[in-house]
Amino acid sequence: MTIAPEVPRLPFSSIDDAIEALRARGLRLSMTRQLVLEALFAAAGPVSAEELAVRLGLVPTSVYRNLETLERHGLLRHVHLGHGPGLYTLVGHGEHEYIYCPGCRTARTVRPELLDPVRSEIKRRFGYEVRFTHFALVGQCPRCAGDAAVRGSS
Amino acid sequence: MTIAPEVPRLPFSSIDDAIEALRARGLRLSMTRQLVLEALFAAAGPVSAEELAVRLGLVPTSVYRNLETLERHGLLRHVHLGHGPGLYTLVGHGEHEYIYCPGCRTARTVRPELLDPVRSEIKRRFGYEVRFTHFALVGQCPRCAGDAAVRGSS
DNA sequence: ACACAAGTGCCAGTCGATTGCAATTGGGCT
DNA sequence: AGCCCAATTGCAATCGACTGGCACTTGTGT
Repeated sequence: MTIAPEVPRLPFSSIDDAIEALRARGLRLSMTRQLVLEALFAAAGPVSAEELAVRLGLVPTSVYRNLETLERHGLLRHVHLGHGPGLYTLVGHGEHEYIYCPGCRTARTVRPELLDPVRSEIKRRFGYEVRFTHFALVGQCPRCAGDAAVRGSS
Repeated sequence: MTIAPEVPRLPFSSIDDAIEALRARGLRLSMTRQLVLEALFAAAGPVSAEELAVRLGLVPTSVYRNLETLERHGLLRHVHLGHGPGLYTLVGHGEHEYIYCPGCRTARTVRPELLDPVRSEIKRRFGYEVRFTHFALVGQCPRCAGDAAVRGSS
């Protein structure tokens, strides 16, 4: 899954913040756990469990379990761009929402505050407090719209 | 997956429209295909492939293949509310977009035109032509927000 | 009513994720 | 420093949602 990073990270001071949060929830810092956190901290974009397992030389099971635990405790989040595996990011570490174009199967990141007007519009009309952190926004990007127009008129 | 239908269907004149469209694309009307179309036409909300297979006494493979074909030819569409299988609907037959609350794991339907302002806001800001027909909007519903507030303050 | 591509059933395989269980280990407590 | 024991791990099996191969059947234009 290609992610076009669009804004600079808003980095956390360090991974120690995550570890502290983890301790605060009574979780242990196992070797695997530490590796997963470090990898997520270092990653340029959201990462799948399989990818982490391969990169870190761990069994997928353990990675899945760690991701699930850490997500349950609010340290992580996962997003689905098109079909395909969940992609994980540390909460509070360069967070984005995503717009995904099925045409070119590429996502672009959006700073959450840029979607606030959209959010409040939806809140006002429907009462729901939506986020695009679990499912990306899905729509044709300008470029693919252009291509379609060209193809259509030829 | 529970769907709370909120607006009356805007029915197609009949299933014959779908069959006509199918013919127009050079597709055959096999027994299986007809059953699938009828089931979708009669369904109160979007339906999974497995559900269709069971209800119609067909092998899943064939249902999946039909759904894929019909979707590729633009007669159907599938949506993902939370995690879980794709849920299919006939295009043009009581179409909705969806808002899904992960708290109560329930989706409500929204008439597409009600989301047009949201769409144009996103179009204006990001250039993307988004739809919530593939991924539902995800957010806490007012009711769950209320419950959370109650729990939080107790 | 025939020919033949489109469609079907069956079965095996894939992909992403989960579960049971015995073995290991982090980390609090002496 | 050593002990204890629940938390965590590895491995293998399993799951749900599909997908693909292949021989058989069926819809349809002629």
